[in-house]
Amino acid sequence: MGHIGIKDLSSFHGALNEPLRLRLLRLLLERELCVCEMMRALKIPQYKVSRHLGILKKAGLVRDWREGTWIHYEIAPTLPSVIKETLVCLRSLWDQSPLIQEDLRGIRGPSTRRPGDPVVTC
Amino acid sequence: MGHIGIKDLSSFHGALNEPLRLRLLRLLLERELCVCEMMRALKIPQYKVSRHLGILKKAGLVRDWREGTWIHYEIAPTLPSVIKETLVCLRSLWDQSPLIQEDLRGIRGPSTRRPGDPVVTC
DNA sequence: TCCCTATATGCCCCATGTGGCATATATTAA
DNA sequence: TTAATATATGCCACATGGGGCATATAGGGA
Repeated sequence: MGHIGIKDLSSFHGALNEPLRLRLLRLLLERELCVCEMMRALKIPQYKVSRHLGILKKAGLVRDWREGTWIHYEIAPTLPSVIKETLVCLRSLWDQSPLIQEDLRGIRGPSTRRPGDPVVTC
Repeated sequence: MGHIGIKDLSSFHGALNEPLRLRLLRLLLERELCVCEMMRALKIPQYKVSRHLGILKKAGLVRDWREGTWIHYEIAPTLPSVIKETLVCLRSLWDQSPLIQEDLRGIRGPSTRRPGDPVVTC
């Protein structure tokens, strides 16, 4: 692993600087999710979710893949371990927030759908 | 300790969103410093240091006190322990940056001055 | 092919934040 | 009082970034 530039750090902290992105990232620390699940959990319009996920993606923090009409997002598995450890640490801080806890209740329990199941509603 | 609102988290991450503030905070994690020491270590104009320290102060991350013409800054001792632990964790991440390492070399060794010594140059 | 659902994005307005300079304030010494 | 050092801040121009709406794109089913 090479060095991490101040530019990378800026990119990292910039990504976390937005309340919505922070909440999205926290959800993804729980498990992989599709856009519409995050919409419902955070009760925010679709274009916001897409927009901010796009920013997280550009910062290299998440990756996405398509399954039918759904786009799934997850924490990027290729993330440097330093970053991963930092996220785990930040999670403890974020979880002090009642709003974060409420968000998490919105995705409790594993997805009822399995890969291969027909795509019905989201 | 009560809850931490999403507003507090935003304030926290907002404070870290600026490269200069991040570097200042990293220096202060090492030890208490006065403004002119930070100016020299980071090689940046005085008004920037003051400005950004002011923002860190408003975010509650640092506190200051006067000693003669100097203003000393340090990590706020009253900071919630969750925040303190987070800062320690973030330090590991930040220290991966060569620029951060270079900044630290600028303040190596304890201050040569002792409280009570005459204020000469900074 | 047409339609519906799911997702992404272009565009414009506005709020926030920073750079940079000049200046104000505070403290100490002469 | 005057000067010098150390620090804070008001002001303005500019860049960045999010809100919000409309629209584009893509996949699946009838």
